[in-house]
Amino acid sequence: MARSGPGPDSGARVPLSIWDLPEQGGRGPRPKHSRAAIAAAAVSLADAEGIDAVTMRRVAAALGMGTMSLYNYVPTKEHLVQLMIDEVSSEYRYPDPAPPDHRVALLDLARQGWGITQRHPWLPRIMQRPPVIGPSALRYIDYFLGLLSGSGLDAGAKMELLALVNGFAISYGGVQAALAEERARTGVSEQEQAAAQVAGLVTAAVSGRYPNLAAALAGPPPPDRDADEIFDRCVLRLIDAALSPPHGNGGP
Amino acid sequence: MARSGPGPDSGARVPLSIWDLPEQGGRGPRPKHSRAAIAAAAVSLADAEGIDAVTMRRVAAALGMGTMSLYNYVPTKEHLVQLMIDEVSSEYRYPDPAPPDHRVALLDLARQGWGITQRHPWLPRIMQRPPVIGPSALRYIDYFLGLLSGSGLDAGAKMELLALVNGFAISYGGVQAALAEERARTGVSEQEQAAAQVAGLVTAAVSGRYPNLAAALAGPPPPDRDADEIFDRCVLRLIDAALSPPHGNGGP
DNA sequence: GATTCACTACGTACGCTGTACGGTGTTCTC
DNA sequence: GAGAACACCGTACAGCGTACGTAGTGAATC
Repeated sequence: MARSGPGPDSGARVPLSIWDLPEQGGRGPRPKHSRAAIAAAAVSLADAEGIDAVTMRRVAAALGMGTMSLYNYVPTKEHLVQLMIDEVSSEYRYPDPAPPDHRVALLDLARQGWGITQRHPWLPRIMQRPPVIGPSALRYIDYFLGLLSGSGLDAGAKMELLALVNGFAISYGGVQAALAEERARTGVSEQEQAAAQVAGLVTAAVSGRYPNLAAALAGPPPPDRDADEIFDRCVLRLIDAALSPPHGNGGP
Repeated sequence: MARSGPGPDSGARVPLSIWDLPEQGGRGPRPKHSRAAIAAAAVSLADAEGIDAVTMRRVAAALGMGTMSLYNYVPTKEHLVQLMIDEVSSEYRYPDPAPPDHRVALLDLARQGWGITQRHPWLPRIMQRPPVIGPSALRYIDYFLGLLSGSGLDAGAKMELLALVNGFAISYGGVQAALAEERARTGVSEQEQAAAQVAGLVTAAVSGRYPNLAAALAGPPPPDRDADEIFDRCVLRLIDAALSPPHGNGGP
């Protein structure tokens, strides 16, 4: 039997992307809320109490609506997550005109990405799913491609670099976020945490089963580097590697 | 009041890492199962039915035990996940002696990592959490460091390269896995999926709001590349960038 | 050998989740 | 005005992680 109720699925296919769904149809009462408002509410809830606090009930309550009313705006929670990702993606700022130096401009973009993951530590955890590209992500892609317009790279190579830089920023941000979360939960300081990590490696090394690890720990301690330094250096390496011709020929 | 029951937490702190917990204490009946068996059961369940099928109830049932008995082996589900990660990490093979060429050896390792994410597509989703290093991960780190022993890099730089290569392999594998999952769910072919992605970009491009995207799509189509090719090239770039001296000096 | 008690095993129950369903009231198009 | 489309939402359900309590087992201690 055909249904007509408000349920999310109604027997019909629910589109993969939230942006394949019109924000409002013509008929019926005007919705009281906008997608933007819903996304903002979910994001600030995640910022304040962590991603696990983002439940349909809590988001609906934050917006002053009943739980099931949220399903009028979003067919499943997955689509709400898409809105959240695009919401924080809108935080990128695109200087116009762009800095003349490719490397500087790209590094700035990567740093912004890392900044976003620091403001929204739950983001990396959320990003590991089918990539649905929203308007803000498109804006980002467009700007990124623009920065590389004079580089001589073909479109595929540009997209590769984008994936490379983003993949690194996400994964780097994810580790940092996880460490910060652990710090917040357990109350240990950053130094104590680092010491504990090293101590763990050391106990492993003294077992004798990991000779190379032991050798690395026995060698001269590398100069102190902070997270920003490491981040910048890695990203610049990625950029330089993409912009310069390959070294030798490929693998075997 | 002090408890003595079997509950997971007993009011006492539960250690962050499962390997900080002895596998079995001296007293009482011998446990019927091993951590390895539990990890294997959870992994094959995830392989067969996806990560969402890995619930305490299902894993316990697969092992022929009551749900709560699982908590004798693992204080929380989080610790079960740690076991799963280390279980699949044990799939790495470390040729002895290692190939003489750094680049080849490192590329092989990265390819193995990607292979693992293809056999266990749920892995990338799981990895985004506080990094808890198990014995198999230690083995991997040790081997990786060994490959770089003659490189002249200091310990910190070696770890950076490890993070860079792993971060890329995970993030690349994650995207591929998500796409494959979507394919399995919706039944579309790989070509259709790619076409749909491009079509989405094209509709965005014709809106006029994304000029650089339009330009990239209008340009000559890049030569077809398959996923392996892209993967190898990206990883080699990472390796070469790390092994060669930096290009210019850093950012601003 | 008897006692102790750490340990495994597990049934029951609680609070929470995402969301299916059906009903009611509002506002649009005809 | 009629009827359809839509917003709103209370109730309900299956499934989740896991707290708690109890029963039984067997190595360590006496």
